[in-house]
Amino acid sequence: MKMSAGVEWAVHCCVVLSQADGPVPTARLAELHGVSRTYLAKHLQQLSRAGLVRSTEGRDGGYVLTKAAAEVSLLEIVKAVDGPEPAFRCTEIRQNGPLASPPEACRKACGVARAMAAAEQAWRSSLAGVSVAELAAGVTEDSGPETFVGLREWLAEG
Amino acid sequence: MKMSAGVEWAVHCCVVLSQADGPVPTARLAELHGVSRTYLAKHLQQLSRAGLVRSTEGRDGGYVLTKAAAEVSLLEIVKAVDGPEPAFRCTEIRQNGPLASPPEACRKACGVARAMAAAEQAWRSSLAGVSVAELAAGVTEDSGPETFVGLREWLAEG
DNA sequence: TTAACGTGGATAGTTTCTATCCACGATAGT
DNA sequence: ACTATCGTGGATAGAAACTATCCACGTTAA
Repeated sequence: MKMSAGVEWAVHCCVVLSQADGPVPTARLAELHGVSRTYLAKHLQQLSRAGLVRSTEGRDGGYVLTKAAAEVSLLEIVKAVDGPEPAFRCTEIRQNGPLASPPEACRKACGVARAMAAAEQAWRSSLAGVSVAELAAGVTEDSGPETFVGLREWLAEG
Repeated sequence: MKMSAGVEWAVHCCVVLSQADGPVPTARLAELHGVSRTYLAKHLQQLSRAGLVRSTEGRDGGYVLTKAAAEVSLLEIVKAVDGPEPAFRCTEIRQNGPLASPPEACRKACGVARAMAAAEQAWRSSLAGVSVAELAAGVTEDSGPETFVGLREWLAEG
């Protein structure tokens, strides 16, 4: 069970966007993170379609966060890039074979599916409790307050 | 992000094994659940390697649970079949690009990785809290107490 | 007019998942 | 001994998803 690597890129991009003064183009984000420009573009488009970022086309365009960083949760980014489908997909195998449960006994989800859904809900709740603002604060703590100052300068240089 | 479909098969097999009186062969489990016999065999081997089930080779052989059903958690089955690796893999992109964090600032996992790890831990804790015995009890509740009686009869018929 | 920039489609390589088959050794009954 | 049953591991192959690239197009500001 693994998550798309694009999620990591997208999250870091959101943290950067939370510190930017204006639109940041794909090429800048890709160079900053040392990742493929064309592929990152796909992930940013996913964020855009999900409404997490707003794009400005044309010259001096780029991406900005749609909401305040404190209002953007990790869960939203994960869902936007990795998809909203649950990891566990019940195929109702209890309705297969010679001892199949009759359909009328299967109105409720089966116990296995319920347990899996509860676990995924716990996972989502945890992700929902972390905002881009908190992640940005973590960077400041780990790498020092000058980190984002340097970032803003580098973004302005472009 | 999705889990192997084999997890569902393996969990249902464990529930069945918790109700069996003796070793149950792969062919029987596959027929019961209406799934591929040869592919299910692979998943049962994963359970075997993980120590969750014990195999008996030769005639009248098959699989039995190694531990009491109450001692086997959903998490163990998921880890055995789907692998123990975390879904989120940090590639340390903070160490990439022109503004890379210096290695000495990266002794701790980055904030993104920490948040993802916490969410996965919540997921694992939830799965660890569910046992095969509880899942079996759920079946009895949903489908009635005669369900497993019929199952044992069908297994004995073979 | 031009250069910068996001968008969507087409395409292809790589990996993982799903599935099957077979040779092999082990076991219990005949 | 012989045979049918049964798990094991390897080899193999098709399907699906992930990763990545390129291009044509429309938009925008200088």
